[in-house]
Formats: sequence, C-alpha cells, structure tokens
Amino acid sequence: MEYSFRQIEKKWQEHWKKTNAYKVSNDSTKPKCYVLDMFPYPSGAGLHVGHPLGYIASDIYSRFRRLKGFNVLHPMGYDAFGLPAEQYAIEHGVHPAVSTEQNIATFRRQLDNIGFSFDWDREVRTSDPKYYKWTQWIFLQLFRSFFNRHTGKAEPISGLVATFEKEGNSSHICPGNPTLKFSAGEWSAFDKKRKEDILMDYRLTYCGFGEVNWCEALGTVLANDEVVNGVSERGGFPVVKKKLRQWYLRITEYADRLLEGLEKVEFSDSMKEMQTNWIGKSHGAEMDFKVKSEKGIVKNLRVYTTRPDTIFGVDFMVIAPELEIVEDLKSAEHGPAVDAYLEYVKSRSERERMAEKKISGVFTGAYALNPFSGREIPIWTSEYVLAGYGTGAIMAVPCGDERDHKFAEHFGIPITNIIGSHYNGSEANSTKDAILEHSDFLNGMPMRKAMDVVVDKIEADGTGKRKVNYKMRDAAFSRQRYWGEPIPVKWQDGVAEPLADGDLPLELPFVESYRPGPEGEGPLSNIPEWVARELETNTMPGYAGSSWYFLRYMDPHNETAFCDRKASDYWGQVDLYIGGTEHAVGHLLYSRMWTKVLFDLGHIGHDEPYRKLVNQGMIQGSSRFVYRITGTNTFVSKGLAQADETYEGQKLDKLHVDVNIVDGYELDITAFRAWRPDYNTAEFILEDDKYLCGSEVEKMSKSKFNTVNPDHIVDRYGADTFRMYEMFLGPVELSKPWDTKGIEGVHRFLKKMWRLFVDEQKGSIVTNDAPTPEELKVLHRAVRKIEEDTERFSFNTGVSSFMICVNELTDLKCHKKAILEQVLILITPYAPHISEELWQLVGNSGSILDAAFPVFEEKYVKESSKTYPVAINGKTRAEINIALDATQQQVEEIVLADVAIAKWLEGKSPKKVIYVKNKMINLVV
RNA sequence: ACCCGGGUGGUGGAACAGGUAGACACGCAGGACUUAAAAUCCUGUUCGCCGAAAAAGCGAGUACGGGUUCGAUUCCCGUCCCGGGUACCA
Repeated sequence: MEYSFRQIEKKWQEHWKKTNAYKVSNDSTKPKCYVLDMFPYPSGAGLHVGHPLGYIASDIYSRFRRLKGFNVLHPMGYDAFGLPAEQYAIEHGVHPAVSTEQNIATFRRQLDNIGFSFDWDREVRTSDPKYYKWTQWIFLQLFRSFFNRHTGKAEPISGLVATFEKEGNSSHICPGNPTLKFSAGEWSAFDKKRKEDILMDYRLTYCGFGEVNWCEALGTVLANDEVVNGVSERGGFPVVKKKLRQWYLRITEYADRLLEGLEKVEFSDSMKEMQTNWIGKSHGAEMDFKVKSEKGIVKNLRVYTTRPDTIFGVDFMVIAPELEIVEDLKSAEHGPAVDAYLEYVKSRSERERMAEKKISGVFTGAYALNPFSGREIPIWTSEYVLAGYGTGAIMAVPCGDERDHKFAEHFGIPITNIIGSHYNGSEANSTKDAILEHSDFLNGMPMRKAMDVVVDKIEADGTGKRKVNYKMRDAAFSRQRYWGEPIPVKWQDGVAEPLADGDLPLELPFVESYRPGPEGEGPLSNIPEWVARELETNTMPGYAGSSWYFLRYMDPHNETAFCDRKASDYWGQVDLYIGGTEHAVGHLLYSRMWTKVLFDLGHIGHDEPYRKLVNQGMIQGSSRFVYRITGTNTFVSKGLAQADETYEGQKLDKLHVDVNIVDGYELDITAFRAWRPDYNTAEFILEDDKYLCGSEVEKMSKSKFNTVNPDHIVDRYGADTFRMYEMFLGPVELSKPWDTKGIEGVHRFLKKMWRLFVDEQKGSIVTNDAPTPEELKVLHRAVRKIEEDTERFSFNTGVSSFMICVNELTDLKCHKKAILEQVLILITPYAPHISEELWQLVGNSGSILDAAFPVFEEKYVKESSKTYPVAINGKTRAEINIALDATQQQVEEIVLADVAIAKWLEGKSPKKVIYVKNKMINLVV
C-alpha cells in the first residue's frame, strides 16, 4: 500500500463537500475566530503559485484554531470589478461580466484543488447586484453624513441642517471651504442649489473637481501606471492633465481617528509607520508674505511651513507650477521662460516629478517680502513643489533642508546660514537643536523655542497662524469607467439627488461599447436612457467593494441589511487578516475609514475592522531568457553571449521564454521549437551540448512567461506536498522567487511519515503498544514547537519540526498508535488529506477536523543537564556537560578543572566567569 | 526623490529577549540494496590553512565600513545592492 496522493486527496475533498465539513454557523457556544484573506482579483491569467501563499497560511491557522475548539469563520470571495476586465472587453469584445464569470470559475477550480477549508456558502462577489446594492447603500450613508468635529464622529447631515437653521455655520467650520461663514438668516435665504452646494462641502462623499491623466488619442482617462514617461503605455500617445468632475471620499476628516486607531490594532510597526507617514500629520504655520511683482495683482503669497523658526533663513520661495497665481507673478522678462517651463511640467506625472533627481525650475521675476526684515526674496516655480500639499507654496531654507539646498546650489542662490557651526557649507542640516544666528530678534534663541515665538508674533500681527496639516488627501471616489458600481445619484438642475434606499441596487446597464463618452466621461454617458434618467455616469473605484466585504461574509445572504447587527456583534473584528504590503495605505485605510463611519452611525459595534494583520511576502517569478541573433532565427546559449548582449559582433534580442519548458537553466529545445510556430525552425548555438538560459527575478505575470500554475504542482506531488512546500520556502512575510527545486524533499517527508503507519507489503503496521519515555519526549517536543510556531505564523519552521519529529520516530522504529495519532492531529492543518486518510486507517470513525489538539506536557521533555559551550574571550574552546541547577561557583570549579580550558588559560586565572544558565559560559582573560 | 522592507554556505532558509552561526531541506559527492532502474537507506558537504587520509587543530566568516559589549546575524552610525508603495493596477 503506497501513498497514492491523487486518490486520497480526491476522496477526502469529495467527502468534505458531501458532509459540509466547512460550513460555519453564526450560532455557536464556542468562542469565535475570524480568519480572513485579502480579496483576490480574479485575473484572466488564473491563479499562480504566488496567490495561495497567504491562503495556505490562513487555512493552516483556521484549521489549527478549529482543533483548539474555536468556531472559525474562514471565507473567500472575489473583488470582481476592475480595469483589466474592461480593457479585455475593449480589446476582445467580451462583456466583463462574462470574462469575470469565467475567471472566477477557473479560480474556484484551482482553489478547490488545494484543499482549503473555505465555507463557500458565504462566497461574495463585488460585481453581483445583490452585493453592490449594499456598497451603494453605504455610499448613501456616507453621502448623508458629515464629520462633526466636536463629537469626533460621523453624524446625519439632517442634524447639521437643523443647526444651520438655528445658528448658521458658526460652530461648524466647512471642511470643503474653510472661509465660508453664514448666519441662520442667510441660510434660510439661500436657494436650494446654494444650500446643496454648501452641504456638499460637508458630506463624507462629495463631488468636486480633480485632475486626471487624459489621453486624447485613446479618448480615455489613464491610471498612473498606464502612463510611462508622459505618454500612454499602450500606443505611446501624449497624456495631459485634465480637470474633471469627480467624487471624493472625505477621508481627511478621519485622519486623527485613523492615527489613534493604530494604537488598538496589531499591525507590524512598519505597517503602522507607513500609514502614519501617509497620513502625514504635521504641526506648523501658515504664513502670508507680501508680494512685489510687475503686474501687482498678487498681494500675498501664503506658504505652509513646519519650521517657522527658520524664517530668517529663507533665501527663496517656490510655488507649485500649476498654481494659477504663477500667471500673475511672472514678469515680462521671465514670462517666456516660465511659460516654457509650465508646458514641460504639464506633461509630467506626479510620480515622475517626485522621483526626479534632476533639479529644474524658473524664476518668476517676482519677490516676496520677509514679514520681519522686509528682505526681498525671489519667487521661483519648480516641479518639486506639489500643488496638493499645504498651500502649494514653500519658503525655502537651504541651510536646513536638503532639497532646498540642492536647488540653491544648482541655481547659484546665495545661502544664509542661521545655524552657525551646524551648517558646514556643503550639506543642509535639518537640526532643531541649533542656536539661531543672523535671525534678528531670534538671535541666540534655541530653534525649538523660536518656533512658538515666531508663530505667536505672526498670529498677533495677523500675518499667519498655527496650522495642523495632513499629507493625506481626500480619496478620489469616481472612475470614468464601465466595470464598477454605479453611483446611486441623479443630477437635477445641477444638484446631486441621492436615490432612495428602496431604489437600490442601481444596476449596471448593458452597453454595446466600453468606449468612454465625450470629454472623458464614463462609458455610461453613451447610453441615452441612462442620461435621460439624469443618472451619474461615473462609477465607483476598485476599492469600494473591498472596503466592507469582511462584514458581508458574516451575513452574506441578508436581503434587508448589509449585515445583521447580531451577526456583526457575534463575529466582531477579523482576528487574523493576511495579505500583502502593497495594500498598506490604500485598501487598509479605506476599509478602516468605512468601518469607523458604520460604527459612528450605529450600524456595527466595533470601529477597527482588523485586530491583527500579517503581511505575506510576494512570490516573484524567476524569468528565463533566450538570446536570438537579431534578424535571424538562431539562438545563442547564455554563456556565449557577451555582457553587452552581442555575439561575435552581432546584436542579440533578449526574449522571455516560458519557464515551464526550461529545466533549471537548460532549455528543452524540442519543447521550445513546438512552443510557437515561428520557432519551429529555430537553430541553436550550444555550450557543452546545452542551451542555457539567462534569468532575472521579476513580478510573476503572464506577459513575462514566468507564471507557474499550482495545478501542475498539485497534479505531480499532491495538494498536501504543495501546501507544505509553499510554507517550507521561508517566512510568509518574506518575498522570494518561486523555485520548485526542493519540493522533492517535502514530498519525501510525507512518504516517510506514511511509512510510519503503512508497509508496502503488510499494510498497516500500527501497534497498540505503550509508548516509551523517549517516544513521548519526541512527541511532546513536537507538540510544543508546532503549537508555538503555528501561533506565531512561523510555518516554515513548523514544517521543519514535523520533519525532525518524523525522522526521530523513524529512527526509534515507533509505530505506536498512541504516538502517531497525536502526530496526525498536529499535522492536519498543514496536510489535511493525508492526515484524514491515516486517521481513518488507525481506526477512527469521525473526521480529524474536530479532533482535540494535543496538550503539551512539560514532564516528558524535562532535561537535567546541558552541554554548555565554554568560550574564552568570546571564542568557543570547549563543550562541558553541566547540571542545569549548578550554581555559579560550581560552574567555575568544573570549568577551571577542564583540561582543554586549562590549556587555553596558560596558567592565568580568568578575570571574570560569565555564566548564563541554559545558554553558555564565557571566561574573560 | 521620499516612505517601508530585505541582503546568512552552491540553493531555500534556521538561530523566537545580545549567548555554540548554518537547524530542516535541496543540490552535489561517495556507498548499500538491485540484472538494471525507480524507490529507499547510510556517510560526507561554509571557506581557507595543516595533513597521503582520517582524526584532531588553527584562522576567517552572516552585503560593505565603523561603533557599543565579556560576547553582535541580532543593537547604533554610515555606504552599496534588491524588492514593495508613492494616491485611477489590484
């Protein structure tokens, strides 16, 4: 009887399905545990070996908690709206709903292959109207709410209207228009449109205008990563900025709550740091500088600075090129240069601007006046200042800021040193600890103190004020696309009217063409009846559906609520959330905000969605390349190609080759010729009779031919081997390129475990003999280690521990049921199929899924002595076995009596003997 | 450019609170079983030096350069390289 994994795995997968083994109830006396994977986008390429890494980890943890007596919710679903399906539709004419359905079917079949414990009755799809009905409903909840800064939470906007009627907006600063002020009387006198416009500036989802990447040639708006070097990735057409009406999520109002919430959750420090930096809260001041310009139109220039103390070190000002006042500031002399520069900046994406190392900018010809000294400061414009942050204008202090310093050096702007010896003349120093010099009334004052002194002074004379600033901006919440949730709003006389809850879902209509409408509007604007109904033509972005899906899993079929309060109270927070760091500041912040809003409005009972977050690393692809002599069909082996990609003076084309027809680095020439018709007649120049490929680590993607389909691995080695191998590769948090070499070892291990139970000829060899102390020690060491490792998500060392355990039991020739049965329970989260099969084989009737996890007992593993490394000055020179309860004095005596140690001491006596119990001994000579 | 990770044998990785660097595997080399192969098992495997070999020993060694410490893969400072994110990919 050999280990026939194909048959075993099929058998148990069918059995689990038949018995509803993974069905989860909302009604249980057991403690709950909610384990969640980040939503996959069902891409057309299907599942590759990188996807399941996190799913296997969460599946192991789920099964482990179930064995520990928890009611475990472990669902799966699909983030099914998105750009790729729409792009595919444009190119192939297949409706996104159809291709998405197919992709999901593929994903599901592939997932089923791996033996996950998902409760598929709870599957959700964001593109299903039954689901997005509630995405739209939450959108309307946001629309009908504002953030009350006094209570610090979302409240119905109807309450705000009541306040306006009584007292105007004096107690509620308008977040969308901070200078807006009106009385109760004025409010009543406003017409409907005016009132609605004002309310829009308070709502948590609101309409405004924003810049998009507009590509005239493609007639569409492009995502940032579809723009490369200022042109479209597809076709290479010019891309410019265009202002369009957009919906936004007023997430900035939640900035402080999102920061505070981080203290209550278990995310890695780096994750918290990324979110904190993204929110970017800073304390500083807004300051007005009087302006001297030729045209004389601009009176003041307002800057935001976090360092008001450096006011006397300001040597120039920089304003963002897109600020309209640039037009009014430029002088006749500098006008042409400014215009040319603005033209250049227009073609630059924000990312390119930030990543640019080359310094660029132009002087506008205007000056700002230092409010204290009256000194004239030249005003420049440069792409390194972005319009969206602060006021879009900065006061540049070269001696204290690296970027400003480089700019000043590049353009030869004289640098004022206000920090004395802290500035070395060649590098900025951003210290806050210097004593100020060349700073008028601040001279001799420590910088930290000067900050307050300056702000007090400008607040007193009205030229500025303290200001808290956030780097985070409100999130754009509309897309000029088809394949997304329709926004449930009608436009009547320029006023956005929300649909009634009863009219939801607002279903996505069928379209003939996925082409965008005129002037970059979404494809929905091409549908006459949609436009006739005055419906919004933008759709929601990809992150809408994923901002709340974890709630829907709790109560997926509810038709009267997004999630019953009883269900969300029972399941509460996600106890373990596994996903990649690429979602650090997008999805994670949005879903945290939505959760807070739903909490504030009383729909759920917790305001942080995820209690603990574990980041899984990315499985990268290891690409392979062949080298073709340009213009021929002859391929040169890697080792023969020159470093500059030439061969005997001829140029070579470096081409991706399917990794599945390469063994290590050696190309399967027959398979290569069969791969594509144009390679049928390929010729090869070999080295050592082999064709060797080049390699590079890249993101796993279909276009790079480096994807590996888990189906192939499962077919060859089985799901249990695949699961354990993915874990064995290394820590889940780490990224690593996929490589199948090594999988044999894991497969061998499972066969070795199998042989503890079964002999090929004799069948079962399990006995009912009583275990020896040695066997119990092996078992309990494994229990302790595996429980610890699983608990702290160290699955790779967990797999090693199983190997050690099985190796030792094999050495002991242990075939005892009392031991082996316990090992099976330990391993069932990792390898559920084989353990279920052997569980049955040793004579159990029920499923191993609900067995009780073994309880570790110290008494079986207790040792009385330890072999200590004995070092002299930190170098290990001997090993001595000493009782664990030995005292310092006993240890010293034993060590000094040792021959090897005596040799090294050369008769000297040690200055000090360091003895760390159960660790080591070190002699200092 | 900025923010966050990572860098340990030929390879994946281990070392959990600063305490024997290289667990467990892969690969490779040698051997056993076999007509042969597969499967399985056994031995060795960081590098260098010493040595016919084995044993034993010595020295170096965790990207690089410094520092703290009796002791650093682990903590601190600086540098290089690779990956993720930077707001419309998901």
